[in-house]
Amino acid sequence: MNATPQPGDEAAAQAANSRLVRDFGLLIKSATRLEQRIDTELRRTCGISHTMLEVLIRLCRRPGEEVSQRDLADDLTLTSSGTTRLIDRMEEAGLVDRVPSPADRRVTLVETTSHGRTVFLRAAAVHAEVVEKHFVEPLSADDYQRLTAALGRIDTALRDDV
Amino acid sequence: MNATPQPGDEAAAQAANSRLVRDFGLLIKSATRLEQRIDTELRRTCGISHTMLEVLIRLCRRPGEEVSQRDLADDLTLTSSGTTRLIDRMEEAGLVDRVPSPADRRVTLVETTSHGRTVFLRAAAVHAEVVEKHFVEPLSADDYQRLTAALGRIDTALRDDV
DNA sequence: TCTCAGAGATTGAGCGAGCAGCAATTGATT
DNA sequence: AATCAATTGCTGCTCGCTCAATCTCTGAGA
Repeated sequence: MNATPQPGDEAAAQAANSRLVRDFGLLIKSATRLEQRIDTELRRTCGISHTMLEVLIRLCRRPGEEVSQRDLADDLTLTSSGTTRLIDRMEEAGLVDRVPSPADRRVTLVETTSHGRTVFLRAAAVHAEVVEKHFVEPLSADDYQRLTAALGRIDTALRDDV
Repeated sequence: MNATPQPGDEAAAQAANSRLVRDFGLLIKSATRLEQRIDTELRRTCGISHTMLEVLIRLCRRPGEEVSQRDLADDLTLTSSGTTRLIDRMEEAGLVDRVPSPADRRVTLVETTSHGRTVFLRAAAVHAEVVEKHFVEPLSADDYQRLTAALGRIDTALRDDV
């Protein structure tokens, strides 16, 4: 608190300290920290990234369902090129296989390998442990329920708007 | 729903459909989408990234306060090297200045330029607009209040744990 | 006073994602 | 049957961040 005051300081300080700015910063920071925590834990214990786990979750959700790279890109909020290279790495690691779609020769379907499912089960346990500890535990059951409901509304609003 | 069933499918499906996994996925997805939305809007209208805005927010919060790169790194959840290059770009863009600390010759203090404060005020308005629309509006006042309180608890829990 | 572990900032190498542009494929229109 | 816009996945390029190594500087203990 010793520098010489600059013109515009007060207005800037007011904007920087607004309620909205602080609250939103909190959301981003919490989510970032949580994701980083999970990512490093997954890399350490299972050798996969958080993004890869998200892919495995999507692929295992409905066994037998055909999932294309486009589906994955949409669900993970990635571009098609990002998805291409992500699946490249996962195929390289033996977690998934690429299978040409019988119905449409433009699309490639992605399937888990048995090794991918093994890794997934282990990773899901680690994931659950971290989430339980840092996401569920700090909240009361009621707060947790309300929080997830609120997030759901935000997400659908974002999706609808485009 | 036509592929041949694989061993381990049921266990994997159960893990992939667990309550915890879905809820946490929602948190990450909402935060990611929201941040992307703000980032592209800021780039379009003000020519800065969301991360740069976070820096400006931090620098303007308490006028006259000395803020080092290390402080910024901690507050933004970045590494020191990431911060170095971020400040490089912001200095290049004329948004901030680097000033050696008089008290400790290892540390570099970061200060906003008057141009930086001008851009900040404009960016803060854009920021507020997007946040208002996609974060505050979908929620009732009560839900919003509870949501931010819950995020605060999660954040402090994450910070304390290390 | 000297030493030395540790902190802050920087640099080089590498990774993961986006953007723009491409070829192959599809489905609808004429 | 021929054409053409739209879709899917892939590739070259760039950006922003991390990790590891390095340098300078600080502060505490022998």
